Amino acid sequence: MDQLTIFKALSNKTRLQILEWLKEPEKYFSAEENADFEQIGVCVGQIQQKCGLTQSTVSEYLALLLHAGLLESTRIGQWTYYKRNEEAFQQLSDFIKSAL
Amino acid sequence: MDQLTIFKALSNKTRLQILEWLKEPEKYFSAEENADFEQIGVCVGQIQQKCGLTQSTVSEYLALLLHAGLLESTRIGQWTYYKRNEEAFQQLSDFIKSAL
DNA sequence: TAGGAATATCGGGAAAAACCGATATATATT
DNA sequence: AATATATATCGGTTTTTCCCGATATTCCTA
Repeated sequence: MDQLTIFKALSNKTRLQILEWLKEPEKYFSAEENADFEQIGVCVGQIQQKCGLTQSTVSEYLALLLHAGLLESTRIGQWTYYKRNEEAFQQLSDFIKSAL
Repeated sequence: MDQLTIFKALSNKTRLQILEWLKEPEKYFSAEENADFEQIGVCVGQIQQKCGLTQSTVSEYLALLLHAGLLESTRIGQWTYYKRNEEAFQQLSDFIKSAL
């Protein structure tokens, strides 16, 4: 867990927003064919639509959050699904409480 | 508490380092005349020396951490002392655990 | 195997952040 | 008042981040 990488990943309004949406996917995204939000997450296209940014930007943002360890991804067919890595948030919380 | 402001303040190696030092001032700073670390904190000059950056940069960094609510400051004579606002760290930890 | 759909990557222009040196301000001392 | 010390602020250069359009890659289907 690299704190600096994590804090940089969290230093953007859109990326914070994405994390909020992914906390309650069923609330913010419409259920689709394949979409089992709890298990596999939400695909890039659905997230992009809500962001209002271009596909390439959103793809990069998701890769960045993934690299920071805050998200997990699963590729199924031509879709990549992203969901939160709740353990990372727990660890971050604990780190701030005791070590930061 | 503005999360984005806080995360931006934490997105810098030197500023994270300063926060670590201020967690245990007696460990990292030499006691001076006026310095009651627990009560009033550490003055800018002492922090600057450990950073190895210029006075103006360190002063700006401290102002930034102050503005984010992570530090408190006290002016005594010609010195400004900075110390951690532990409540802010607690709140941030709680926020990440439950809301982020 | 050709074409389409979803996502990733690349190159770049604009905006923000990281620093710096110079200078301003505030306080203390003589 | 003049000088010295500690800190804050200002203006500017370099580096990083933001975000885009274009293109590449991967996988699916006809």
